[in-house]
Amino acid sequence: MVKKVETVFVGMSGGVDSSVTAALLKEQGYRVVGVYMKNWSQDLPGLPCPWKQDYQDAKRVAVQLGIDFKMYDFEKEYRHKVVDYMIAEYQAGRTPNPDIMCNQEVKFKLFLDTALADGADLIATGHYARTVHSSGNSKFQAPNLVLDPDRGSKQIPKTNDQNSKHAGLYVAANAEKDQTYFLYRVTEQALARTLMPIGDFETKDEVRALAKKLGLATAAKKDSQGICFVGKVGIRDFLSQYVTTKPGAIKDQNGIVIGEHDGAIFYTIGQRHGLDVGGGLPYYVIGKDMQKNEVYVTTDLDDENLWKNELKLTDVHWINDPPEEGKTYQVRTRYRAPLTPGKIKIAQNNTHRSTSSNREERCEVFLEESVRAVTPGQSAVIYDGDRVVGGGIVV
RNA sequence: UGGGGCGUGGCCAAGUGGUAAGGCACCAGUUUUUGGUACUGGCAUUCGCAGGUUCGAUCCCUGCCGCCCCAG
Repeated sequence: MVKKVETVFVGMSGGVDSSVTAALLKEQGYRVVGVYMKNWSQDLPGLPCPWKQDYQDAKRVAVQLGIDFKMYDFEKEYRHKVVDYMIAEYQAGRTPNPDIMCNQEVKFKLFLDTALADGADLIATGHYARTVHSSGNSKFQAPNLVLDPDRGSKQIPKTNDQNSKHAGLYVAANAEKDQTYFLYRVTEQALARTLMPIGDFETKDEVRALAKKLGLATAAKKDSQGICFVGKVGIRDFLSQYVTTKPGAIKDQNGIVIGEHDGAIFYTIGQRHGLDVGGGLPYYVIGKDMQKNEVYVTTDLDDENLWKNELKLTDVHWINDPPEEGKTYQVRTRYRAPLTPGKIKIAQNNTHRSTSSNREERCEVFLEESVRAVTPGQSAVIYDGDRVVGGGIVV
């Protein structure tokens, strides 16, 4: 029996990680097609958009590897699904996480669908995370899969639907670089089609070393950071392009006006800098009122508004089964924040719900310890050991 | 205008005759696929102004300017 050579479309950003991803999959015998997703190309004041450079770097690597290469233009959808969402959220007084939305809507929906329609069997990205498939196609297995008896067979949910594959999302071997926080909204169906070989690397140095060994053009390229399209411009300058702001009062914990800000939209809970108010102890933002255009701050690091152990989530998304009531999970309320143990209570919703969509559904999280600066608009991601259960948007 | 106090970088604030602590803010860098946090570094040739005493003054003296408090 001849095994069919599977075709995998690799999202290549022009960085090291996705370059190595493509190289590894080629080495493993896949037919690899590199794809550069053009999500944003507009220059912003002070900073030209680096998309051409990134595209060329990706292309260069593709040529080196001898793989096909193409570009998908998602600018319109990206603008609509990610940028507009982000701006609207900020205007509503929340602090959104555009990269989570980018993964949900663009990389693991639009890109996936486009690739599948374009001849792909699978897609791959350079994320620091691991997918585990039930189909047996995957060469990547979660290390603790067999070691943790508690999880047992629950790990890969059973179903009657023979056509849909099943998959789980697991944290990267390199816990420091783990990016599952940005991926919790990806669907199981998408994960079942996704490979993330970089998730098996224990250090970034190993990734770079491999890139260097393979002679990839991107081996020494500096890590990118910041919102992909905003780059180094900064959220402040970016937002200013789209919304008009007015100065307003900054009030301390006693209600005293201690300064003036240039737009409440620019501030987020827990923020310290940018207030331009000095005089003794540092001030931290504990809240804001978009209606009044006021920002509230405190010098008290123990201020009750800065620490929360109960949070409500909306727009929840569970990759596999919803969390079990009464069970203790680990919760992360912001990227790279420490995990905090807690229990999840799913809110009863009267409205009908198909199993595939959990939007509108809410839940409550009860943490064993208070965490700092829980912020509306940010996500709380729930883990069961190494497995990502899902999460929701903080209300 | 009587009495007392004070005026040190954007803010708070030590110093008090030997050549300007510290904190906040700000700036830069590090960390980071959000925002933020955190970490590291930078940041007053100058102490309200003008004179004087002194080898030497932010610190002593005089005058002026400004502020605050009490008294009235």
